Amino acid sequence: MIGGMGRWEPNARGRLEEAALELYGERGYEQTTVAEIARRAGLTERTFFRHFADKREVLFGGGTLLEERLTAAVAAAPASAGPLEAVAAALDAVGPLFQQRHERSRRRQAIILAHAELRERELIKLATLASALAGALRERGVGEPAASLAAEAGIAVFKIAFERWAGEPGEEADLRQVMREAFAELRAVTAGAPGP
Amino acid sequence: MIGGMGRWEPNARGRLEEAALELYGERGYEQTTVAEIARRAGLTERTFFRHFADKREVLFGGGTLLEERLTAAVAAAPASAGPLEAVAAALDAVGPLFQQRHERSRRRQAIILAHAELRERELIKLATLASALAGALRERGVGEPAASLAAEAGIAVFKIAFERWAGEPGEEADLRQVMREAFAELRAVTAGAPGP
DNA sequence: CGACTGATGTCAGTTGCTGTCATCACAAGC
DNA sequence: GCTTGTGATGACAGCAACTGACATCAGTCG
Repeated sequence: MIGGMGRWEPNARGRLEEAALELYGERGYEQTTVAEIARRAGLTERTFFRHFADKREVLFGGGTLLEERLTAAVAAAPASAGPLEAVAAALDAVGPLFQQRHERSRRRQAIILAHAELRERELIKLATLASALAGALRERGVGEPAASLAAEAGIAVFKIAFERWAGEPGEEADLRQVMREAFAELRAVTAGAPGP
Repeated sequence: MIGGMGRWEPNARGRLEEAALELYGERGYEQTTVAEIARRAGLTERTFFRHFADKREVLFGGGTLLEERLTAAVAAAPASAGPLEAVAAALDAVGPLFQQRHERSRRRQAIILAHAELRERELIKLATLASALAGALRERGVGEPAASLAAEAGIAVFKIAFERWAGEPGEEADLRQVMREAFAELRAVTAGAPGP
């Protein structure tokens, strides 16, 4: 239709993602209809739902790649590393994934923060990552509930660090550096006088 | 007042909550329609949406009470307590809220865990609690990102401890005790050195 | 060339959710 | 006792998200 080659332009999924990001940014998430996204991508509403389970999922496509890299990094951490150290190493390994696309990450994060529905989806994605991290830790011999706690704490660090990083303008901020500082802060906070 | 059989039976909201909990348990969340919930409660679909923003919210009514008690407990913690200690005291203070209704908590949690849509709502409620906790900590003079980290870590402890507690049969398990153990585990995990 | 496969289009239908107006019990004032 | 609110509810129309079923067409393989 548009180009002139085959019946189907390539990369339908990518076009849908791009169209959605644009429209969500221009008119807002709720004011954008799935039919409009599909139309801008040169497709139909039905096809949108063949590529994405629902209207939100179009913003959360790269989840599996992230999960794979995180768990792989946990598995690759030195045997001497403790649970939280392994998680920190995993987050460190994944930092460049976002650093490369700082601007797109910012656009996406701004849209997500503006709508409760999208924040819900973001949170369940993070919870899924935490669950995967906990599984990877258990593979290393970490018991429960230590594995889940280390994973959840690590994801909390990531969440807070990412929000700070994505909120900063410019390209200078280093996500990995922000995450390292957050980890240090977490250790300081939890080091308080416990005393059972 | 109550005796006077008027046009409207009292406690419409409560009847809707009860009907929803029953139907979600009997036929599953997705297989239950809002019209059915309303019909069992002796009301109409339109009235359901006057009491609850959406189909999920009917399971998450008591959120404000929980938030109030948590923030109040943080504010009431002794000045000598560190951030995480204040959060731990707050969770300790709300333990009885669930302990009293162990059976209902179990039913509810089983339904929520079975459906991704409901877990999403659960997670955003927890995130809201974390945000409120962080605010209460800032009121105590805790800076950022320490306040957010302590709050998120505390909520992670609550989440994991609650899952364990709600998964246990019988009435014997003590939620507060489970939470205290989880806090101890968190401190051990974040202490840095790999355990024995 | 012809069958097969996979991505897309078309259409109808269900359901969550909202706006709008009518209805009815109850209470307050005349 | 009658009138006049007031607030909760019912009745109805409508939009948009999502799904199932079937048709269509490009490229591939025999």
